[in-house]
Formats: sequence, structure tokens, C-alpha cells
Amino acid sequence: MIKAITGTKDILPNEISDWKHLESIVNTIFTSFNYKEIRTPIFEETSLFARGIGEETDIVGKEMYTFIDRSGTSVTLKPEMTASVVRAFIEHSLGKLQPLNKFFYISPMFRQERPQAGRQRQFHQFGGEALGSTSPLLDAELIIIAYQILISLGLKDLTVKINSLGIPASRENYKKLLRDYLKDKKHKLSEDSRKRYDMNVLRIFDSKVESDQEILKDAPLIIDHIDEESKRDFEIVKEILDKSNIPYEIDPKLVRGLDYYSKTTFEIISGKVGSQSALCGGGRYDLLVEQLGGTATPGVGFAAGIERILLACENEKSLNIPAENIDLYVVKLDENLSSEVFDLGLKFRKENLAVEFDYLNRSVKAQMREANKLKARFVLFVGGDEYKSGKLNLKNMSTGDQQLIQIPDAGIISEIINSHIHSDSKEK
RNA sequence: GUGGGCAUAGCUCAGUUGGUUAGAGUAUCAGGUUGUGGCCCUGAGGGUCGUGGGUUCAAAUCCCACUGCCCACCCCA
Repeated sequence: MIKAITGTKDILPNEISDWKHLESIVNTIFTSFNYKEIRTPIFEETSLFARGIGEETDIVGKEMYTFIDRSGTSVTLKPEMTASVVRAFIEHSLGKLQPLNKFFYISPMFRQERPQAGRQRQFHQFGGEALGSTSPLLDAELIIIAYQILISLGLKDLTVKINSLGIPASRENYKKLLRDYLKDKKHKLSEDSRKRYDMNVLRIFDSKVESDQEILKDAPLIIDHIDEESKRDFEIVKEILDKSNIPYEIDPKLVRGLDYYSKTTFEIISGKVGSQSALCGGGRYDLLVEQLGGTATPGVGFAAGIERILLACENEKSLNIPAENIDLYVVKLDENLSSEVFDLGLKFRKENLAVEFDYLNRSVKAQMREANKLKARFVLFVGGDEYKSGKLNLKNMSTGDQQLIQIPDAGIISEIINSHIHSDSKEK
């Protein structure tokens, strides 16, 4: 049997209503903040990610789906969206059309890691990017958007974490401080952390090894050593979150793994998804556009993992999307009426009703069971005595009531069904 | 890349110290009087017990290898 590639998953029809629900919330909330949807290709030239995300990062170093195409170009399935959005922003000179551009997206991403709970090789993210302003209003706005989307999905066990990494100059100073602090303790660190000491000291904070965290207890914190401007912006972000009633914690150990971040970084984690608890992560990247060859343009953004969010929803039982009803099931009482039933079905479908009937020549009982299983609001019986006298029986499946309708009158029937649907939605 | 666990019907799982035609629930299909659903009842189909090898008179059960899945580490969404 041929199976889906390791780390990929089919999204089957019975899960689609959850996905559509999430997508519609993402769309509505971003639109209310005037973010415009952007779609970029599924793959890019490899150098875009290498330069954008950083050669030293794990994503670029060991997780990218990279291959050489038939023309000899090295291409890579996108492992994240920010680099692609920035590329499109530069390529189409969007910064020249208007000073501030706000984008959102929903898209699959690819990283070749070992799958586990909340981690796949093809996974899906939605996210937002705001390009063209250093204003911390945008940092806060994006946190608010992300939080609102998660709340709208009914999630409760959420923690918003924020931190500031400062501008590159202050961060370099801080790295020196941290290295000095760790210098004589280096031999006590775990093997991984010793590697991080040379590669990227900041990430020692990510270590889950207890002895490492013990050593870090008295380490200098980046938040105490950032520049004045970053400090001021961070205060503004906190003020806005306070005013907007977004609960948050300052996590001085929140150091994000991608090279392009500066100043504000943030993460929203859930206690309901296992070990990979980050539902959402983001931050400011004021130097990325210039680094990728555009004119210097500040930016800020976040990405959220859809599979992790839906997993959290499932574990919190926060989504109760009812299975989709159909409007009408046409039951055939006589075997030789197949084409009549088919034609009637077409008529109602033209009225935009969701209609189904039997294709398998099954018994009336089986057809009724099917209608029930499909949650049909109405059943229309075709055949028998009333059919001979030019009438059809229409049955309301929730009340059991039946009424006779003149055959040619598709209009009346769809009117009855539609008024029933409207009164339904009013009740809700 | 490293470590641990698991692999029996579409799905969730039972299968005792190796011993007859491998079971249940659920789902599917058909029936429960000739034209009407949900509940209930009856019946049917469906498994090369992950794959390959070994031990044995005898393997779903013991041993080995392989593959796949799950979880965790690294890192991230």
C-alpha cells in the first residue's frame, strides 16, 4: 500500500469544517485590521531562505526540503513565510506604492524534522507581517490579532510571552556579558549548550536541561541590557497590551531561533498540546528587507501553527462545529423513476439547495436511513399514487410532518425549505 | 541525527503458560410484511494477526532483521 510521505497528513472531509472555521476567523480578524492577504509560491530559490533566515539556524542548516530542479537551480520548499513575503515586497516595489503594507497569509510550510505531537513535515501556518514602520503599535497590534484569533476559537489555556532582544549593537554587547558570565562555568554546561556557547549563546536559554537552567539562574538578562530606544518601545507594547486586557508575561529567556529578529519578540503557548507548546511566535525584524536587497524597511510579524491550534482546540473541546446538513433528500418509491429523480434533483440544485438521492437502487428504508444519516432537513417522495395524480409528498424530517405539493413547482418546495432554514438560523 | 514505546477487521481494542475454523464493540450492507428515518432486534460481508526469516509436531503468541507509526530530545509553528 502506498502511504502518505512521513510527516504529512491528509485532511479528510470530516475535518474540513474545523479548518474552514479557523480560516474564516483568520480572514475576518485580519481584514478588520486592514491586513491584505498575500499568496506566494510554494518554493523559492534556496538562497532566499539561506540569506533571510540565517545560515547558522537549524531551519537552514538541517531542516529544509532542498533539491536541484532540471535546470540546475537549487530550490527549497518554503519552511516559513516571512522571507517569501519580503521577497515579494521587494520584487514588486510594494513599499513605493504606499509607506505601510500589512499582509496576512494562510499556507503550507515544509521542514524535514522527525514528526511528533504538533509537528509535521508539511504543516500549515497563518500569520501577519507589517512592513514600513518601526512603531511599536504594530508589534502590539499583531500580538492582539494573534491572541484574538486563538480566543475566538475558544482556547483558554494560553500564555502570551514577550521579550525584547534590542537592536543588534546592544545585543552584541549583551552576548559578551553573557559569555563572560558563563566563561568559568562552561565546563559544567551540557554538551548541546557548550556548542551553543560558540554558535549562538542566547539559545542556551532554550535548554531544557535542569543543570543548565541552574547555571543560568543568576545570568544577566537581555531585557536589562537593551538600548534606550528598544526599552522605550517595549514599554509602549506593554502599555497597549495592558489597556487591551491581554494577559502576558515578560519572559527574559524568550530568545527566538531565527537570526532576523530584533527588539520585540513574542510567543503564545498552550498547555494543551504536549511538548511542542508554541502555537504562535513572532517579532520585529527591522533589518531583514535591507539584508535581502531591498531599501531599508522595518517590519514585524508572526506565524501560527494551524495543526497545533486545532490540536489544542480538540484537547480543550473548544470547537463544536456541527456536521453540515443537506437540505433535501429525494426518495424514489418506484425503481423506474431514476431519471425523474435525477431531473428533480437538478432543478433543486439550481435553486442552490444541497440535494442528494440514491444512486444504488436501494430500498426505501435504506434511502430513508441514508437521508437521516446525511441530516437532510426534508425528504421528497417521488412515485406512487400521489405522483400519478401530479403531486409529491414533502416530509419535514425534524417534525415528521408531510405535505402534498404540485409536481412542477420546484419554486414552492425551495421556498418551504428556505423559510425553514431561515427560521433555523434565527433560533440560533 | 539520538532515545523509548507500539504494530490483530474501515475504526477502537481483546486474544490467558505457544495448541482446533482468530474474537468483541463500532462502522458498513441486508432484513424486521408489500411506499417512510432516528431507538431497538436479527443476520451478512470484512483479517496472508506490518513484512521477511528462524525455533517448534504446532507461532497472532517465542527469537532476529526490516519497515511503518507514536512519543520525547535537538529545534521550531
